[in-house]
Amino acid sequence: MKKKGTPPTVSEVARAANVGTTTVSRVINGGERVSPKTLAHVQRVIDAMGYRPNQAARVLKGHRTKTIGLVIPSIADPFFSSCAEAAQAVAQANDSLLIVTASHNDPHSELENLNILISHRVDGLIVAPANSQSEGLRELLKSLSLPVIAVDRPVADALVPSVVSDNFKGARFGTQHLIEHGYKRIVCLTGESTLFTIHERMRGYRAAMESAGRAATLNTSVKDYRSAEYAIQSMLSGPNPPDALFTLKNSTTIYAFEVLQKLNVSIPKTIALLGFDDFELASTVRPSISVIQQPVEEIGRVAAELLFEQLLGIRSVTTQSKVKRARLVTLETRLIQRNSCGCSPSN
Amino acid sequence: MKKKGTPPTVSEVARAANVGTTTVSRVINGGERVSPKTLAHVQRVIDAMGYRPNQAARVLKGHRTKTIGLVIPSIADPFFSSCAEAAQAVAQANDSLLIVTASHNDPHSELENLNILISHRVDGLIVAPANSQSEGLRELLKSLSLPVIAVDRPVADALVPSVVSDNFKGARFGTQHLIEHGYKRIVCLTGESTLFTIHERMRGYRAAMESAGRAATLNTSVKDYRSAEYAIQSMLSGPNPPDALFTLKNSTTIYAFEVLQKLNVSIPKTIALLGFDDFELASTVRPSISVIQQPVEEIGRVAAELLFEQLLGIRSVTTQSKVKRARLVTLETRLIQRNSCGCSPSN
DNA sequence: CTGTTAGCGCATTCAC
DNA sequence: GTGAATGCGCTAACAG
Repeated sequence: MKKKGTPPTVSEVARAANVGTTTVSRVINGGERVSPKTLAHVQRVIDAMGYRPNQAARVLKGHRTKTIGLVIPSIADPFFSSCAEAAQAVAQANDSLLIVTASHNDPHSELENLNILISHRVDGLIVAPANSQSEGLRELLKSLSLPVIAVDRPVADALVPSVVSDNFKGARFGTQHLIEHGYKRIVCLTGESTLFTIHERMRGYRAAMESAGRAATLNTSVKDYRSAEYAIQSMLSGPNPPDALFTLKNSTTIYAFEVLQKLNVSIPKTIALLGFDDFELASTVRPSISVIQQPVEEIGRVAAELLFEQLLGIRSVTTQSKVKRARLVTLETRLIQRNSCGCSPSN
Repeated sequence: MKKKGTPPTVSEVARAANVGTTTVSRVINGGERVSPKTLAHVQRVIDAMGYRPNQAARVLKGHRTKTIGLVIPSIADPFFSSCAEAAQAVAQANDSLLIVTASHNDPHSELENLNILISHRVDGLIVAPANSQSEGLRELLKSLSLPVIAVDRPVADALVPSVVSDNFKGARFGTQHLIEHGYKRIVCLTGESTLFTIHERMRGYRAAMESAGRAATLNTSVKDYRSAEYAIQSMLSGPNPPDALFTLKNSTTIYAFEVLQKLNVSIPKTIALLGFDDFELASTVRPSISVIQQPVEEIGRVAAELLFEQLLGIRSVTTQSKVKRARLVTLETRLIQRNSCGCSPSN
């Protein structure tokens, strides 16, 4: 247990224990075919020397690295950090480590990250593609021989299985909820974004409006507090002011909420508010904000489970084809009724 | 670029390119001592075959793994995910990968995580110790030959360099601020915790109160909304109700805020509120919540920088002793004046 | 400039 | 039950 320059190796342990390297190896790997006596002895020596098998050597012998890679836009983003947490838990349950890198939604950085991870011979990958269409990404994925799962945003042509929440249905349901509340002018604030998820939510909003015979009104200008203030103020002073706002992402929801507060617009009396994506204090602010909630942890968990399913059942044709069939796992969202939409939940 | 069972190796590339393995190796590693012509040729073959060096083999040759490990209580916790993001950025800048594991504040799980990371031969470690005193952890750290940095909570006896925010000074300053506002009965809600950070903050609160000749009143009972409600209600109906609350952690701040809202207690008129640790919506709620803000990203960044400093300058005696001298890096906190403490910031 | 070779630490034959 | 030898992919000596 002393501090040493180089970590001990099998042969060092073997020598110290007066056995062959094979025996030591067996002890580390479960102790099969070793007499209880020697096993105990070797184990003692191992502990005493603070020996830990060198994973790199195992890997070189053709074994798995017991690491999986996760490439997400940002680690600090609550959505992705929750995904990461869930994925890490699954990895741990599968005796594996999670390596996290941030792409910052930059396709180039994403590719670089992927290449490094592959160089490290991760057993599998989970990616939230910066750009679902990216040629570079698609090229890379096609050339890969290890399992990859996409999260949050599917890769074009379903090159890899994806786990996403049902943005379309969630947004449609949310819009319908606002319609049922009786709001006449429901405006959708998309927030600046070219992301797949936002597009799906826009589609959902449109679908609900259309099937209700309403005109869809989308505003894509909101990208910060100022633009939100401008947009909302313009609408309010315009000819046909909205009586409900459907915001498609967290930041937009928060900006809208702040602006409405600042302008002393009563929520939901004058304008109702419904946001897509839940956040920690949505229930704490007054009025509390109703949202469409995504199964965040579940996305991470399911993605990781799918990955390990492929990893472990790589030979089993049945398993593989089962996964193959499920190219796109769509997880349901939930409407969390709080006050800002006009609901009055009991708690 | 075709999907293959086994990734190509140096010798395969060498054969395909009609050169020796050394040449290929040289090309991968910067292309020194290789004629421009062969370099270009080999590079072409490498690209064509989709060759990527196997890190494991490099490691076996005695090189760094270019990975660092991060052990934190939770990846989903905003504080630690921000740390992680910053650390990852530094790792990336140093051409390294970040492996994240969650200890859930369980010393046993923490030790296991550390052992696995060491087994994977990470070059260095950043740890937020679940328990600063843990014998197991201290034993392990002592036996280690790789650099370790503690964050958020130092390890007992300064066995390893630590990067923490100045919880003591921050809390003292916050309390002083409340005192200067003229509040007479400032109660400190610690929240249930045995953590180092909370203790430091308690010390800070006490120090400020004492030097102002006030009696310190600490309440350690708050652990969820219900207990917060009970505690606050009791105080309010008691003989000497507080006119200011100093909450020592995020969740406690939020519980207290919710309770005060629910009870229709005017903030800061009837009771002022100051929290330790900032959170996303502290500025959005009404009234906005004043807080002592920790330099979250900086903690992660500095820790990682220190780590790489040790990693790179491991031979340089000067560098090493410099780090050795700075066993404890204490980062300053800031008071963010918002409304809940009685301030009226312009924005 | 370029190629040959040895060996990193380990699991795995195959003997004993 | 046990051990000696081999090779995983790569880089660093050392020759040419």
